Amino acid sequence: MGRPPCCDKVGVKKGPWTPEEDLMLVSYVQEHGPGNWRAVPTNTGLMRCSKSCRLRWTNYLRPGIKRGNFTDQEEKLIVHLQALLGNRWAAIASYLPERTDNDIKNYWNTHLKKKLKKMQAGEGDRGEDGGAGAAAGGGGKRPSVLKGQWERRLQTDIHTARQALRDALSLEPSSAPLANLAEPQPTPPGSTTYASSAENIARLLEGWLRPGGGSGAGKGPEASGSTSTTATTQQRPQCSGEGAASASASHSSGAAANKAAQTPECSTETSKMAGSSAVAALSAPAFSMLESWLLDDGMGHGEVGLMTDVVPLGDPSEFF
DNA sequence: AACATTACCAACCGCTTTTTG
DNA sequence: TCAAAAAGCGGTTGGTAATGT
Repeated sequence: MGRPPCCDKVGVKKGPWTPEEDLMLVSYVQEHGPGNWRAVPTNTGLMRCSKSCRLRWTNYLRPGIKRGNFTDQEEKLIVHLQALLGNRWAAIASYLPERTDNDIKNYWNTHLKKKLKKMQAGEGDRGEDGGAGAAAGGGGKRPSVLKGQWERRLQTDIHTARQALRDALSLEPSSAPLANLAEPQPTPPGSTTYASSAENIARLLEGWLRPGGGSGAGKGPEASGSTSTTATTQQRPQCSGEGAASASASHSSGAAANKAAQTPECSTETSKMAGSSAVAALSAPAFSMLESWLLDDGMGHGEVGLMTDVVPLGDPSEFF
């Protein structure tokens, strides 16, 4: 029964990827497209687990990935989304198409968490862990008992959540990377061009080949500058309503978050995600200082609204 | 210059959800 | 319908570069 096993655990290589491995993976994906990862190790000869291949592709080799410093804009957006969605990095990443969930997660853990903590410390000892606290509440594992309750409740509240998110995301309509955030553009499978992945790998190799370019994949050469391949070949599956995105076979949280922000008809996952958003927002930290930071620099209208609008979604007690 | 500490990030691990035979 | 495996996600770890002593 079931499927055949994906790959042998024996003889599977671990650790940093070499340029050669990257090349093999990239050329394979260029030819066949992403997906069907279990076939990748066998077809390419890579001594890697399919899971590892997928991760390498999505986190590093995928075209359109921007590396390097996060802009203030991105930073603020992440803070907002984290407050709204909790630690659903894939969901958050779907609104920052050029960033990977891993990247965002790392950035949150290494930079933003501290930054927020500092800010909250600056305004007194209210609140615990700030966004992280919200994360623990909203992003953590929730009792499955709550699921049905969320669904029912959030089917009705979803519109409010969407509106709040839209408000937050439409603040910088002129900003190119953010411009399509409110309505994440679906990338129909097949229309995706993988040409830019060659650029990626070329850059990669260029860096490696350069003296002092570092060893292995540890510190990618791209880290120094943003590899702004404008090909927004966002591989993340999205609920576009056009049905095409289903090809990548993901109905999990990342896509679900998009659904939440876009189409209420995108099934119950939508509600779950937005539900957790509400829950996360409920445990949001004291925001006054955060607000001023977020409001600063043209994040302007609607930001506080985002925070406050979401809170009324539900009384925490109603979830328990 | 040598060592210790801190910061960062790629990759792995383990779990949950979804898909498939 | 069910079990097994794939796919996906979030948390954590390990290696390395940067910084401090």
